[in-house]
Amino acid sequence: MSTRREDNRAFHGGGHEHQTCIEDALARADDVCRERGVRLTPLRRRVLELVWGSHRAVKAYDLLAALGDSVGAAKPPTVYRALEFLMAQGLVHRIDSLNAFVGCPQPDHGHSAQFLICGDCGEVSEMNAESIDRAVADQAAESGFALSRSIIELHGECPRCATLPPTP
Amino acid sequence: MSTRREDNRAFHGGGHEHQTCIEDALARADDVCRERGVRLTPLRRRVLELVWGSHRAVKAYDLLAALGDSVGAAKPPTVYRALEFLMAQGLVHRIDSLNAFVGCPQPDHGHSAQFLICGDCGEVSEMNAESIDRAVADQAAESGFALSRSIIELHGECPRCATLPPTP
DNA sequence: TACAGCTATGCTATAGTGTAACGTGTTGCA
DNA sequence: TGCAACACGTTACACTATAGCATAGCTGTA
Repeated sequence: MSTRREDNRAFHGGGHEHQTCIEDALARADDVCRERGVRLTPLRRRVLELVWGSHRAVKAYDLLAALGDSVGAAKPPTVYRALEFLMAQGLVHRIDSLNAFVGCPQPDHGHSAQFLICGDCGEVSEMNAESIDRAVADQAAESGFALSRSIIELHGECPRCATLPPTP
Repeated sequence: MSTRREDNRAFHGGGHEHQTCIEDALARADDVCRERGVRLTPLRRRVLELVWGSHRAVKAYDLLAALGDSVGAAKPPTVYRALEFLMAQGLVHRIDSLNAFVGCPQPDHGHSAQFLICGDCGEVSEMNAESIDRAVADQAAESGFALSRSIIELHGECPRCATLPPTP
């Protein structure tokens, strides 16, 4: 197993394009929540911004630390409650195999997703592959199992890391 | 969500048939380890027996408590090391979405498995569906992603629980 | 405005999960 | 026997998550 290419800073910006992309996504999140009659409060919005600000999965206690910097020392229940809300709205997903959270690009898509997790750079990308969904649904049905939630987390190496020379 | 049908005892025997079934499986585990030149020590064997003794996923600290009863107070590293060994040999799997462990019926099968997890009775059953493997491999390849480990955990209701009347 | 009901957040404490680091015994083998 | 590797014991601690109760703020109604 190669060593991780990036440092441990979960919140590394990502440049100007990424910033405006986040702004847009946050604006869409505002809309979605307004339509649903739920409140994307400043705290929740800030947590969402932090999660979306990283292409890596973000740990709850890293969020906690990041919030502490800006708002005063936040406590664990604060961030877990915000995450719970955001997950209920489909704005973030939990990655069970990492005990961490990633933003969801399509909050309004009532989907079951699959995640590609690079063990090298840590980037997590979401797929919505119908073929996987179908295979899973078929197999569950064949076992007489009433499926309610699929957790599909695929670990490996992303294309970018694969083309880079191995770390020494 | 309905309430759990079973109590919290992870180790509920399972009757005579199940016992002899476990004996056989342990004997096979002995063989597998001997062939591989690794040692299924009494401690590891005991942990394996406890994991296999339940159709539910078993928590590390429940194993710890169960060991404590019989061998003297075991400490967390003890059980985690045993589980690490057993996982390396493919004798148990970790269920990330439960922070728990299940026995693997086919230790010699170098497989990637899928798990059906009943949210009602807690039973976990393992599938080895080639169709799911293929769909996952295809999609990963299409993304240029080099797959190394697939985590597929399917939550829902097992056939037995579905046919029982709903708990009041 | 005053009030009631609800939601969101603050806060303390604690439960639950997992590992680092080091020491000791055990096993297998030259 | 002595060595090297492995297994296990032990302490301490880091990380992850939630229960339970208090406080603040919003929302609708009379």
